[in-house]
Amino acid sequence: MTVNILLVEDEPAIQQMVAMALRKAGYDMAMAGDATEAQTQIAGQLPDLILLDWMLPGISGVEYARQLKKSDLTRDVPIIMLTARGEESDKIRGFDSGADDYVTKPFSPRELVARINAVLRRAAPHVTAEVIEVGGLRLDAAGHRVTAGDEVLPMGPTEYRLLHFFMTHPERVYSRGQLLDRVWGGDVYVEERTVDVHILRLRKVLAAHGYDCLIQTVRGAGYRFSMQA
Amino acid sequence: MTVNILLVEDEPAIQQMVAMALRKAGYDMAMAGDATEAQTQIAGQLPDLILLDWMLPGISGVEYARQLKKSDLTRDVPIIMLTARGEESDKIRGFDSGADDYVTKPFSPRELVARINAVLRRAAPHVTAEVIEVGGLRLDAAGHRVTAGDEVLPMGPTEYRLLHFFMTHPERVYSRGQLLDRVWGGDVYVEERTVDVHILRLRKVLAAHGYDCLIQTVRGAGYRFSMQA
DNA sequence: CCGGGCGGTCACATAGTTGTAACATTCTTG
DNA sequence: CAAGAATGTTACAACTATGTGACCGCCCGG
Repeated sequence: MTVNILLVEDEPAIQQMVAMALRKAGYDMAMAGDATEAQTQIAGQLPDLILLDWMLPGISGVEYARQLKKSDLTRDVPIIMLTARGEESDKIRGFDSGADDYVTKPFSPRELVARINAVLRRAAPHVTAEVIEVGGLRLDAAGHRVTAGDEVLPMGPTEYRLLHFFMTHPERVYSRGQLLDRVWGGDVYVEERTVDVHILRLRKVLAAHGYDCLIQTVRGAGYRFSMQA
Repeated sequence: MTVNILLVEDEPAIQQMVAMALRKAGYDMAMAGDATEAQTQIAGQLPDLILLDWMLPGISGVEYARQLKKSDLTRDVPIIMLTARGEESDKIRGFDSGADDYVTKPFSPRELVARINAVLRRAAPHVTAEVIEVGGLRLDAAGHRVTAGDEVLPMGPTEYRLLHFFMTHPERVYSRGQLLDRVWGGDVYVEERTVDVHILRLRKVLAAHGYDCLIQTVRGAGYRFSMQA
């Protein structure tokens, strides 16, 4: 699924607990202890969703959420605020900051996962969608299968993950390094040129069914999935 | 991104430390030890942001910030003041020097980077924006692509970087040397006339899509990106 | 144990890009 | 107007990034 969540939380105990729960739920987790660290993380990789503690050292969570919603880069990333048990005013201000939902501590992992999925479905449907379709090309996440019309496009697991990532992140250039991080996983070491080969294999499959220009080379930068020629 | 930062700081140790940290973060750094040197630097190249020490020999940082905000040339350049611990930020804000943000020493490089990015997004959005549009000409930084209407303007990496720089720094003349510094990078040696060739190539692409006069020659000075014919 | 699919790497082919020099043109200045 | 300087334009050869086919080792089911 490759959903990438950035958790911004200063208390290590909570950070660990939440991270573990969400990793178990199948999310990729990145961590930050304050807004500054969060910015560094975001610079490295744009998350699909941000969990933001209400109270943070330095810039407060609310303040930071507002900043995030102002920036072009992060405007569309859904934010869930983690608030301490308490006042309506907190909640209201949380929404005012542009957060998409709030979860009150203490919360159960299950509740959090449910909220995350709900927000993702609502605010970033393409990331969690069961089937993604682009110009007649259908990727069925549940069935782990790609079809065009009624024909099945045969491809290996890696090509499938690559295509899935591209279809959930279109119109954007990714370097070989970024693709390795997000499709292969951040902890493996493989040659960057390996990406080329899998791009080639994926292109061959797509081209065999009439999809020629979906995966575009951006010389000196990386690759891009785009519907516009 | 080619963000250019001018650091005005009289203490060499701090100057070096900050410069190194910010260079590593990908910024182009220029240095000055006092307001006079800063003016010389600015005359040579207008920075995208100024880091200004609160205490400076000669004209104080606050005083200098006020001057900068009065001048037409530098009015729009965001300023971050570097203040020592103990100087209450409220006090400094009371001086109303026109600074866009304040960072208290000692600060971590990461914090500084985060503040810089925040200020740039807020005060100079065009420099960090994901998409920049000028009269129907769109440059999509995330997609690494330039379009006019629904047509894609094909260009090489260097032309793309050149155009990106121009679109983020319009209405201002840059000499060939400055363009080499900021688009090619300060550490390469290439003939200044090479700039001409890339300007030509970029002009050809733009002209093919109806954008004739965007890049203007300023004889004896350099080139300028401008929407006004 | 064997065979086939899969994934990673390498080596070579190819296409796109880049800097430079040489020549052409335009502008400025006396 | 003529000379010199600045800029526009073209062509090209080196270089770099990418495309592509082949190979090899691994894992897994038969």
